[in-house]
Amino acid sequence: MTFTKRQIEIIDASKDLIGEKGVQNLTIKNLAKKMSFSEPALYRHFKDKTQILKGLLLFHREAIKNGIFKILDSDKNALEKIEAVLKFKFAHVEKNPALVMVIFSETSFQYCSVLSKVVMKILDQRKKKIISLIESGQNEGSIRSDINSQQLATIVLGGIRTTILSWRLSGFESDLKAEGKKLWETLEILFKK
Amino acid sequence: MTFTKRQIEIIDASKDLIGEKGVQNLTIKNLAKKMSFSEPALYRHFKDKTQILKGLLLFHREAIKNGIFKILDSDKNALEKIEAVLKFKFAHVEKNPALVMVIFSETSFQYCSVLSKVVMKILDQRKKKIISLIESGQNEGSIRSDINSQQLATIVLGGIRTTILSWRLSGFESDLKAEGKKLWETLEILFKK
DNA sequence: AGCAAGTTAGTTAGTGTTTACTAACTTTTT
DNA sequence: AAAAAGTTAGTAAACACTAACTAACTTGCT
Repeated sequence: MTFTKRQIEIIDASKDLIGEKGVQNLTIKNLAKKMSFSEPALYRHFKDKTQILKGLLLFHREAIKNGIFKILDSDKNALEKIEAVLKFKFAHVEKNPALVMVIFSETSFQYCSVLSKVVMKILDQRKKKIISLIESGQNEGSIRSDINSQQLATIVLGGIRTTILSWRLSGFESDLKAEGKKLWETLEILFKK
Repeated sequence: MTFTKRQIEIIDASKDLIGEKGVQNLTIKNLAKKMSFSEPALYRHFKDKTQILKGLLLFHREAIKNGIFKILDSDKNALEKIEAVLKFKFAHVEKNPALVMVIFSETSFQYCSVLSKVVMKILDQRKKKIISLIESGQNEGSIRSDINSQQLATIVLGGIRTTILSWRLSGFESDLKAEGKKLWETLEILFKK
């Protein structure tokens, strides 16, 4: 999926709107106002509102994918890679609070099949990546093998999710990176052989 | 806060509606239809829609509180108590899928100050309870003390959340209790001295 | 080069639906 | 008789989206 310049502008504006007041703040009216043109003009660039949200999700998945790819491709060991992934993730989220709101909205999307499929795919891919990372760590001996990779992945993902949620509920005012670092230190102790 | 019979009926109907198709399925119209009376009749029992949702949250918090209280008051050790809490939690959630949807909707509620306050309070109390449980476990020596209680609580809550989320995204078809048990086995190994 | 035709990206004005909620009245219960 | 709990009929606002039109480019032909 590729986007035109205008589409990216619209995706950006959507991100801002969601960041300001949540997903329900993303209305065609507000979006048109933010873009300073009329509502119907939006429909020249996206078929409907759902496609805009889908665009937002896919566009940022690309960005995250690229960041993670570099880390996975480096010559660190598995534990170091997990650390780097966590760091990257928290930094990205801190820069794009709106994304959290969208991803955290699985609930709201569940009955919009287009969006729920996209969100599910994103979450699923993320989980698979973490699992394979942990497995290679277990193979190279840096991560304990008495607990299976799936379970350890649940712990990692849960830690990330809860940390981000706390940050959100604090009104984005707690220090996410610091909390992320603490989380990593904990995981490191728990995971090492 | 106490509720009349009718109010509890309305709260129950709301729970069902949310369980069927998510929070956005809870409209005054649908609620009236489910109660088989007219829309304005609802306003004889609740000031507005927000109060209905607030009622739903508070009513079930009571139920959960009572369940957890019994566990905390028993003569088990801390690790066993955590296990019991997890078991109770997953069983309760399995019986009341709608509750998950509501609690998972922090995002949607964040800009409705009444509801976001209620949700935040619930989440906060839950965290505090887990922290104090872990601390007593550390004191009695059943839980490792090289990681602080706050961090361990993040791991527990994250594990719960991720497990429930997977269940939700599977369309409530995976075996939540079994997944909950696996989670507990993992936590037990990780937390023991 | 010049011009007709088509495309792109915007406009104004408006539609139909859904939303939460209300006024005014009636029935039922106590 | 009075209060509680229901009714019908309706409102105003918000919502996503559409029809019909237009200004400004781009393209292809002579």
